[in-house]
Order: sequence, then structure tokens, then C-alpha cells
Amino acid sequence: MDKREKLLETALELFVSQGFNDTPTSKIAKEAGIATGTLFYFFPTKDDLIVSLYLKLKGHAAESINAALAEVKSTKAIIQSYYEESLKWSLRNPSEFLFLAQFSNSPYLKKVGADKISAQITPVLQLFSSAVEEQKIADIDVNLLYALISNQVFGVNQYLSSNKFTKKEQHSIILDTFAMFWKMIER
Amino acid sequence: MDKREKLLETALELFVSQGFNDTPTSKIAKEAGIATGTLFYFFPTKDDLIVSLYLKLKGHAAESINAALAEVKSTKAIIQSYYEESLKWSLRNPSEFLFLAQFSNSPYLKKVGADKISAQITPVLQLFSSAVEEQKIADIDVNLLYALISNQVFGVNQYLSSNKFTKKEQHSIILDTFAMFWKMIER
DNA sequence: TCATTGACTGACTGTTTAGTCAGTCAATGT
DNA sequence: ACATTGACTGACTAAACAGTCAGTCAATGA
Repeated sequence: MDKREKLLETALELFVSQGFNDTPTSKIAKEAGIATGTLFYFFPTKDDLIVSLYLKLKGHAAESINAALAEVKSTKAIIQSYYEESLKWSLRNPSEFLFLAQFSNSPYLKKVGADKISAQITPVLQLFSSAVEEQKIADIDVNLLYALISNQVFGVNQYLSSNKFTKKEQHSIILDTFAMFWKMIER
Repeated sequence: MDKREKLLETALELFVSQGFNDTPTSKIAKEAGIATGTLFYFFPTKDDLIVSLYLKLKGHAAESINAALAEVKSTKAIIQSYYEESLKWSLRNPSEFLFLAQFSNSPYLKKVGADKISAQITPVLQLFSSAVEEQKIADIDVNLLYALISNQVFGVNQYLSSNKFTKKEQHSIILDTFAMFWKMIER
């Protein structure tokens, strides 16, 4: 069993339930059944651990979402897949999602290079660029479009996770809210 | 000069730039030019200080937004005012907004009673309720509508604050994005 | 066989922290 | 004139913390 992985997993759960402050490295190590020294063997500082976890989760999410994008054809269908897959990933990985939200709204975000962040969003920006060029959607700054879709995903995830819906209901809400989103931006 | 107020102001700036963990109570007191003991005279624990700050800011924001709502007539106009005023408040009070975002996405949120939170959103929920009854907008769960408008406000604020726009440009983006929002939910 | 490596350990430490407390002082009330 | 109050102080402490380090041990490889 990979101890580095085990530490990241344990840290995730503790960070989500207690926050960064109230989760000492000693507790993470103890809970993971690993010595404190080992934690610092893999991650030189606590900040390193936190940022590594962020990067890992961002990577996983992107991987999972992009996998579903590949098969698709029309610009609208790609954007719809991006929307659906983002929501499905968040619903499947609630702890991961909470961590990402907590991290992104904390001063820790500054510790991640701006280049790594823009690398993550560039593909989505290009998606919207194409849609604008193809005159499918209104001529809106792609950065604004990105802000709108991300936050709508965030909001719908919030709504879905704070209510008990069946898978079927969840899926239809996802489809409905995308239809609404598209109505909002279409030409 | 009100020392309690001064402490809250100083804490706000430090929390926003350093985060909750990395802002010791001693630093808040020092920066505010007030003794450590005084901080604990007003706020029994650090958590108390943090939660008090949250409640104060939420109150201020609500007050400022509701003030503008009173004058207005049609349901659509009220919702539009709510949207505009929320955004304007966020733009006028960037530190406050950042603190609220950080707090709301942290485990500290659990320390605020659910009753206090629902008290804040009930008026908005009723606004949407009326709009649905009047058949102005589609028959969508008001909680979903709330999630959508809050997060769109959040996203547009993000977009506006990470770009240098003139007041005029800002205003027209606010109007445009509300028009989009309305298009998304209207019947 | 013996040396070297590198993952891994956990007792330890220097520092930082939230929170305490005995006491000051100016303003009130009597 | 004296007592009482309550905002306010800052040196202090007990606990908790991130990070260290001297050393163990199994697996390589010469």
C-alpha cells in the first residue's frame, strides 16, 4: 500500500471535516497509521501537503471530465458534456469537491502558480471561443462565460447535495439546468 | 473610538490576507493597537471573534441590499434590484466579500446556527415564490433559483474584480448578465 | 558476504498560540 | 470622600504544533 497516497486520502477527510487549522500533521499521520516523520519525508512542509493534495484532485477531476469530452462532436454537445461531467464528478466525489471549494476560497490558492491555474481553464476557454465563432452563442467574453458555467456548476451541485434526490431526478435536474444555461448564452 | 469595532476591522483585513490559521489573536490585537486581554474581553474565544465578524458582515450586506429593495414595485424589478445591489455591495466591499467566501466554504460555517442562515435567505425565496405564482418565471424549485442567482452573483463579481473595468462598463455588465439570468429563468 | 541505499520511524524540541489573571484607572454613584 | 464598577492591560502559562534527527531495517547490488 502506497503510504504517500494513504496520507493524502486521510488528509483530505480530515481537512474537509476539521479545516486546515484544526488538522495537525500529527493527527493526519496517526489516523493514517503512519509515523509523523514519514509525512515530512514525503511532504517537506504542511503547506506542501495541502498544495499537493489540491493539485492531485484538480488533476483527477480534469482527467475524468476530459475523458468524456473526447467522444463528442458538436460544440454545444461538448459544452454540455463538460457541464454534465463536472457535476457528475462533484456528486461522485463530495469530499474532493468540498476540499477544492475550501482551498480555492482560502489564501492557499496564492501558493499555486497562476500558470498552473490558467493551464486548467484554457481548454474550456477555447471551447467557448469556438462556440462564439460558430455564432452558436452570443458574443460574450470567454472569461465571463467560464465564470458563469463554473459557478452554475457549483450552485447546482450545492442544490443537489443538500437535497435527497434519486439518480434519475439528479440527472434530469442536470439536463434541465444545462438547458437553462444554454438558453442564457445562446444567440 | 470603539475598540470592539476596531478589532473586527483589523481582524477582517488580516483574515483575508493571511487566512484564519495564520492570523494569531496577538497579531490582531497588536495591529489594532489594543491589548490581547481586551480582545478576549470582547470575544471569549477566537472562534467567537470569527463568527461575530461573519454575522456582522452578513448583517451589513443584507441591510444595504434590502434598503434598495423597498422602493421597488414589480417582482422582476425587485429581483433585478436584489441582483444589482448584491453585486454593487460586493464590488464596494471586496475584503468583506472575500471573508464571506472564505468563511462560507470553511468548516466554520457549521458554527453558525442553521436558523440564522435560513432567516437570511427566506426573503429571497419568497421573492422567487411570488414570481413563480405570477407566472413570470418557470416553475422551478425556489431553492434552486436561489442557488443559481447567488452563484451567478459570485461568478460575475469574480469576473468584474479580476479585470479593470470602468464604473460604466461594470454597470453595463451587471445589467447584461441580469438580462441573461432572467432569460434563463423566464417562462 | 558486506556495503549502500532509501523508505520509514517516533521521541524530541523550539516556537507559537489561545486564553488567563491580577491588577490599573477613570468614571460614575452615594 | 469613598466605594463600586467595568473597560482595559500585558506579562504570563499550559498546551499544541510543525518540523528534526539519529537511527532501524529490508532490499538491492557488488
